[in-house]
Amino acid sequence: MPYAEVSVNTPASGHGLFSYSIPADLEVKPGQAVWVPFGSRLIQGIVVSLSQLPSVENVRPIESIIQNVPPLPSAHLELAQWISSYYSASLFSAISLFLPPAFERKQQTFLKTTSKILPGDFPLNGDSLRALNIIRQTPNINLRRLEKIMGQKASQRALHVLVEHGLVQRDNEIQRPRIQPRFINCIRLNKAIDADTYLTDLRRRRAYKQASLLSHLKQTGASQSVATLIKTGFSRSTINKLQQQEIVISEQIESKRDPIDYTRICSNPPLTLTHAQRNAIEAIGKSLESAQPKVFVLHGVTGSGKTEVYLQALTQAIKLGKKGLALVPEISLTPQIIERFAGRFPYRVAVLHSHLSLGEQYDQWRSIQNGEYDVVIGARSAVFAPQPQLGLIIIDEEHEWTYKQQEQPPFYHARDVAIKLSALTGATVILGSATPSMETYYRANNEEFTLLQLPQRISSSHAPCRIELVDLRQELKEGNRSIFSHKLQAAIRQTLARHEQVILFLNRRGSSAFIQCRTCSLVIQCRRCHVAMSYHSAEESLVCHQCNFRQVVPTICPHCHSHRIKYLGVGIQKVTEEAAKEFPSARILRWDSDVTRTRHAHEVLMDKMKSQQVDILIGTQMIAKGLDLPEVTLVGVICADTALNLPDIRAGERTFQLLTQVAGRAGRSTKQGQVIIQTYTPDHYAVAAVTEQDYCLFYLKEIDYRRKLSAPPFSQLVRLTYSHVNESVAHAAAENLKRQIETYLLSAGIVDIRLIGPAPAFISRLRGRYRWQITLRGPQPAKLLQVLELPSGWTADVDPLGLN
DNA sequence: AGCACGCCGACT
DNA sequence: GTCGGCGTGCTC
Repeated sequence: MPYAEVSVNTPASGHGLFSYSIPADLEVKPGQAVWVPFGSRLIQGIVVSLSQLPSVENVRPIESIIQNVPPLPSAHLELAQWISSYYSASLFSAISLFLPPAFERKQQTFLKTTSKILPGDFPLNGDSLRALNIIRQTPNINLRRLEKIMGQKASQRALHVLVEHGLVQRDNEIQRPRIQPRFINCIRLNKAIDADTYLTDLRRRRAYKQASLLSHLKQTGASQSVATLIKTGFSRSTINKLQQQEIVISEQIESKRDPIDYTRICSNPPLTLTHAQRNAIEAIGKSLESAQPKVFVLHGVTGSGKTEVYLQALTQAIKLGKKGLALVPEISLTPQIIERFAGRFPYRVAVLHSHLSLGEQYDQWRSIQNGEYDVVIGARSAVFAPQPQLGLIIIDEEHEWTYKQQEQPPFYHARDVAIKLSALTGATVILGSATPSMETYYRANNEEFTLLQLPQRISSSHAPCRIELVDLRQELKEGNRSIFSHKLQAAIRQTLARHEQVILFLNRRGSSAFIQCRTCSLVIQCRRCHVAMSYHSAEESLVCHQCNFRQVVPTICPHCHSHRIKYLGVGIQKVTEEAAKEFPSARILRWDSDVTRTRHAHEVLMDKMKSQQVDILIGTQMIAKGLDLPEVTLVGVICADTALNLPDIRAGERTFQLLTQVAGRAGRSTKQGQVIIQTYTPDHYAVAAVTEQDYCLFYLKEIDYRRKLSAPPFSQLVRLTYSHVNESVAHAAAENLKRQIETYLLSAGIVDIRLIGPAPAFISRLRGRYRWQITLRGPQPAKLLQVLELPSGWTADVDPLGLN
């Protein structure tokens, strides 16, 4: 097979492959990383397949193999192709998810003047002269630097002239690797000599320091780092002397950067299992051994011992000679959870997440690839870890939205990628959650997935948690205009008096502006989309962010004709101020994204809470997750409705998940926990189901609602977004694409795809650009993207989550 | 990301 | 007619 089909690292490559011939002296297989000529430069590519015939007439040869990058396993190559086609992203962007950290390197252009002498009357314009002078002064200047100094356009123009006349020469050089293995300078005994002879010899020469170093090395046997030897008291010159006599030999030994500090980790022996846990592990064990591995949904309330099931399932996989992969939401990837895994499998656990240094990521990646770890634990992107012999994939808190990549294409969902990966590798999957996503539970109900239930909290000493609702409309009627209801105020006072801690929870998008009637609690919704309409203060109007339906703000409630209809929304700032006023002696800590930027903020917060330096913690989503704080006995939810009234089809699901999680924060110890949820809509099923602590009740109502609206999981969504600095250009582009798609649907006779919008995106302006979007809904609207190429500037998000 | 090509307006 | 700016499309 003399030709290779290569996916290349260039934005223009799209889904296409480029054919290259394989030089006789290179051994190239699918998955191999290569340097290939592309236009006037060299770029990186991955060989996807080999062929007898190239797809075009003129092919150029592969330049070289990229050293130290192992070929992609075929399952990963296939998974990348699936991601590219399912999420409608370029093949290389999908492949690069599987490549080692800091893989990407580009060719850079450097400039220097030639020896050619410029005739005195040579016509050069100002820019060219300026560029020439800069290059003369700083030979081998990077093109990027010149562009920064002169501006991109001006320098390009100037360079064109200078190169054409042979005054300036361009040199291309490949960027050196950003990260490399770390080596430590070590010495060891020369095996060719007899140490004892030299020892007596040294002593005879009264070289006692050298003798002592020699005997130290002889005792320890292994290589010793020069740095540690110096720290233990041997001097530089002693080491050098032994080296000169060739009694010891210096060598460079790689030292892997390991993010887990085992000096801090205690062993974590297996716990006794409950009946339900044992059943779960038995079922998982059977799947691990079978040729037809399953996808399990592990549905268990907070504190029901899901993590122990994960750990023992991993133990089983390891016994069978297989390895595991555990994904947890980025926010739960705390030292505590890592310690739990590392304590169970000492020195057999790798960690992968974006907060590690590049060096740590790089070393972990290579060690994983070498098969050195039984378990990889990590955030979303760890699903792409090169873990060999994969037997078990665990997705903890499967419903979490952070598993969906939102920042840049491919907009993949790690859970769905994991399920596809398991189909390709034969690995068993566990999707764990207290509040499974609708998609997942629906598939479990259809017996596509296998449901495992952990219905009870493990420790019976945990007192059951009391969850109460407060109807804010009633409070208003009684004349209480404070953001704290009478009940919540009283409960906070009592808790503070007992020297226990309070968490006040607030939805982050507190500023999400919706209009609500304070008498009958009606929220103005879009007639067509059944999502809350957003209040735009600038134009005093309501806008639907799905279909762009607009209306003026009503002054009278359309349902009960009350005049008390208005904008609602409380920010974390406001709650903090009010709490300080209401409870002046309490020590209050605000916990939002502004405070949490720093690396150890999370640990600092935990310490402050655990050592009781804080009485009231006020925060957003973040405090809902994974905090195990025994002294917190009261959780107050300021307003449950903010999440409920986001203009999103999943607002109800999101509210239920959030409130359930928040409620789980109270009563983590033997003390009685109390949760007070303030709401204007106590009758909404999502809120009511939380007080009943009944997932199934919620699921049945919600799935019914989804079915009625033909929303996921009964259909698929694709969100197309366009952004432009000029608002009317963005709007026009959206209208244009809408017409284009409608025409296509009509001509192709497709009737099962609905086009919704165009409408301004929920975040209608981002980084100075106006954003418009179109939503497609149907059984498989993503298929449309395979035949209909999107105009440039558009991005497609398949299975979008939330608002953006 | 870079380079060629071709269109169009400003000038000889 | 000619030069050069700028948008567009291609690179195996």
